[in-house]
Amino acid sequence: MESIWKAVADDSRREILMLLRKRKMTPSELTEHFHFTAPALSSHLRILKSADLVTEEKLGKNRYYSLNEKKSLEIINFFEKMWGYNLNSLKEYIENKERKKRHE
Amino acid sequence: MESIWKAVADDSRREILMLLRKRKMTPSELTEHFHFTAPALSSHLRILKSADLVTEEKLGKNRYYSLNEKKSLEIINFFEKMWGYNLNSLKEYIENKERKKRHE
DNA sequence: TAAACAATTAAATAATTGTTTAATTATTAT
DNA sequence: ATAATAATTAAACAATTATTTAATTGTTTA
Repeated sequence: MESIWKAVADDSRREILMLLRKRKMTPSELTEHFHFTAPALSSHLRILKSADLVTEEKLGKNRYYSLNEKKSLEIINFFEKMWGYNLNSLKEYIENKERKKRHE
Repeated sequence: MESIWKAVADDSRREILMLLRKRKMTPSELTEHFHFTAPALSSHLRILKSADLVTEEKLGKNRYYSLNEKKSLEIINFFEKMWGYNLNSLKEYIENKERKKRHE
């Protein structure tokens, strides 16, 4: 089990997560967005999978990778612990974002 | 300017942040909590400082390090973007924490 | 001014990480 | 069966990172 922190430390891996945000994708599709080779991508996916940030689905000769959304809380939880007394301002921040969204 | 992601990827550095949560501390004080040497700690502090996660204050021959709280939002912001549609459940989660705190 | 203290920087090294090319496994289509 | 496709694993390598010991800088105290 790889550390979630090491997993999100890499720029490419965070980009992968952002790409998977919209829909599940195969390694071939993902590779098109990057400048490195398929094995490099495969290695990144293995790390994300091992950190439980993505899940893998086999369908014929393809594999589909998708986000495991629950995992975000582990990181947020760290910051919550660290700045625990600051929950109100985080809530405020989130509510501001929501208000903005509603008005656009 | 070091990446905040690389900065928090290291276990020791996250521990340092947790220690600084209660009060500002000098490198000497911090060193007692770890099994590595002063130069190693100094190097971690340099990385945290460069990622703008801690600030440094010189007082005589001591230096005091303290948390820069604002920076948490940058990481939370990533997760907010990634799981943007999930804001309500995050808000709910935070509110639950607060309710629990109030009742203990 | 010299000795002691707090902390950093420098140089060296071991371990880890991201990447490549080549080889391998598994599945589908002809 | 054979060829083609999707993806992985293996082996090798370059770059980065965490750490150590030794040397250095700056500040206080005797």
